[in-house]
Amino acid sequence: MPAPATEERDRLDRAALLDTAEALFYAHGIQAVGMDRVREASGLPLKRIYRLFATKEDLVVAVLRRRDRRWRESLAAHVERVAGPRERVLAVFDWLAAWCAEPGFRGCAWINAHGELGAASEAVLTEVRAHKRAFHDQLSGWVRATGLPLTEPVYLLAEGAIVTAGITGDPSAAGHARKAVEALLRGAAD
Amino acid sequence: MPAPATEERDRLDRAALLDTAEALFYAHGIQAVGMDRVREASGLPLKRIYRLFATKEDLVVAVLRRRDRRWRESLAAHVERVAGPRERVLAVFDWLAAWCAEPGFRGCAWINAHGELGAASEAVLTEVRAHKRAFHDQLSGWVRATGLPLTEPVYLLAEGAIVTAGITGDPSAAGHARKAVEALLRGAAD
DNA sequence: TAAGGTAGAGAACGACCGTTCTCAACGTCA
DNA sequence: TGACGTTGAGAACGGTCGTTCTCTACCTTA
Repeated sequence: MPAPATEERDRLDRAALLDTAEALFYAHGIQAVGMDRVREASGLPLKRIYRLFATKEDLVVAVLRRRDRRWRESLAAHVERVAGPRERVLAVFDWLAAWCAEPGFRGCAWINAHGELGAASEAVLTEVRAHKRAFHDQLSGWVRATGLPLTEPVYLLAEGAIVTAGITGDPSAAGHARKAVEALLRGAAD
Repeated sequence: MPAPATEERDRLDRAALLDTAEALFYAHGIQAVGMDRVREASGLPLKRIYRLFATKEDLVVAVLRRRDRRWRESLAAHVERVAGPRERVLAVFDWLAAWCAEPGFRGCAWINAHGELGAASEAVLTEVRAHKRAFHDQLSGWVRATGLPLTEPVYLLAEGAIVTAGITGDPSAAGHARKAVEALLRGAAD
């Protein structure tokens, strides 16, 4: 049965390609990484790459989409391991702090992609907005569980921490955001 | 006296060039705008452009630096027209809301530049960090005048509002941030 | 008026981009 | 075994980039 074997190989190669491309795009920027560099790093022939993704833009979108799924799943897994609505909201910022402190952290991949291609690529812009909306809605669920109308402030503090950590390289922004959220939870609770 | 006349013309051309380049870079992205497009839009010969700025990177840095000065001067002029420390902090967010609602608004020029060139250009990265630090310090002055230790939360809310408005295109983020700052001012005041 | 330095207009250059094409090697089925 | 469809390796293509060079025209100064 050659057809299933081919499909399986496609699936594996696609995953390996996404791994390679994601690492390169995140570390150096999307426009700075040519398809030849992706080919070299992945070990896949250019022809095969273009059979798996018709254009570079398609590859970029696929990278962002898979990263979105993984990123939010990882966040949710961390948060939902915690008991108590307020503790969960605070756990978001613990997870963000750990993420920002990872070696090789270079800011939010979607904010960076927006800066690079938001004006040039409709597909990338759509993907970035979809990620931000999904993160907003995810966060909104946890905040609403506290019974306090704090979705927007908490979301803006998270975004501020992410962008600030990305630019300054200092991961303490997430800690500051966490303290601010504590204050808001306290202040709105009276 | 031909020397002074030349210097004056250089000064004027430099200013016109910065105007043109800033508008193009902001609207379309830096990498998407070639030097030939800058030449065409400015009406200046390529030779003259390269005599005023040795490289494109120099031009980009000069654009960011002048924009930083203007941006923060405009903000300060608005804020310091207001009386009362807390009102001043809130006025920051009124100014941000107006800025985000301007036609052609496409997010924070420095965040965008960081996404495009932060990994590739040390000079651009330095300029972006300098702007963010300067804005942070400016804000810090106004917040400290309230006597409340709220610099970091207020700064993170501002950054979150700017980046969110830039990505979603919805300027209401600044209004949400303003409400959050009001709550923090109230909560920390007891 | 004659000579010389400077500036403008745009062609040219080398590098690199995303993408496609060539061509030889190979595995597969009649 | 022999023909064929598919693949891999990488050369090639058209385009664009940042930057430099050419060459003509002019303006200045003696």
